[in-house]
Amino acid sequence: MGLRLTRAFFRRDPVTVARALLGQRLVRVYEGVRLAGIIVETEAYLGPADRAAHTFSGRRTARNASMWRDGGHLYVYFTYGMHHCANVVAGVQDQPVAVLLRALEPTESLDVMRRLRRCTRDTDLCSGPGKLCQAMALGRGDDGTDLVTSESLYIEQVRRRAMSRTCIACLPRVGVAYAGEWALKPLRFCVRGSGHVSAPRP
DNA sequence: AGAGTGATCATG
DNA sequence: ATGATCACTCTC
Repeated sequence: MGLRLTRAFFRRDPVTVARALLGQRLVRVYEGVRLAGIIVETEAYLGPADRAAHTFSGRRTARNASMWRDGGHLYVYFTYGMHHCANVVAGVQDQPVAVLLRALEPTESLDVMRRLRRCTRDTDLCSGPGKLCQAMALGRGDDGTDLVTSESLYIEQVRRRAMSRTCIACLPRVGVAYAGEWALKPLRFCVRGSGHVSAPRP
């Protein structure tokens, strides 16, 4: 068991949070079992100015309501008729910025994760935002969870400082080609050398 | 490279 | 009401 990330950690700009989340441990208590993995890939979504963000131009809808909450909440949405994606809200209340959790290196209860997904290789268990949610049993019901206070969903501090810049690959975000110039900005962050990041690999 | 799948959202 | 879209994944 480790120290949990505090409110102050999340109340920062999304790029800083996206980088600082790398190497930390996402924990989910599912049916009394601890599922966990080290975060190895994130993407930052910058809010109203960011054409790729759900809150582009200040959009505020039933779906993205959680993105407007205080830093440290979870924003989970459903897409493509079958997948969920989980985001950590950054910034402060009414600053609709977030960090998409794209990949984990699974570390605890891999047997349960294999059951929740298919019987796949360990490197396929959490190597994508939809896969990660499936393996960690995250769904719309987890939307709005406060990671700072929840007993069943939180992030444990593994490292006190962000990983060194040389350990982090910065790439364009995945699946946002429609966003024009915003599609090209290097807002995707991967742990260099990790075999657990999603495709396209760095 | 294409299919699958249905909630979500902007239109009207 | 309705139709287009989609921060994806799997299989070919």
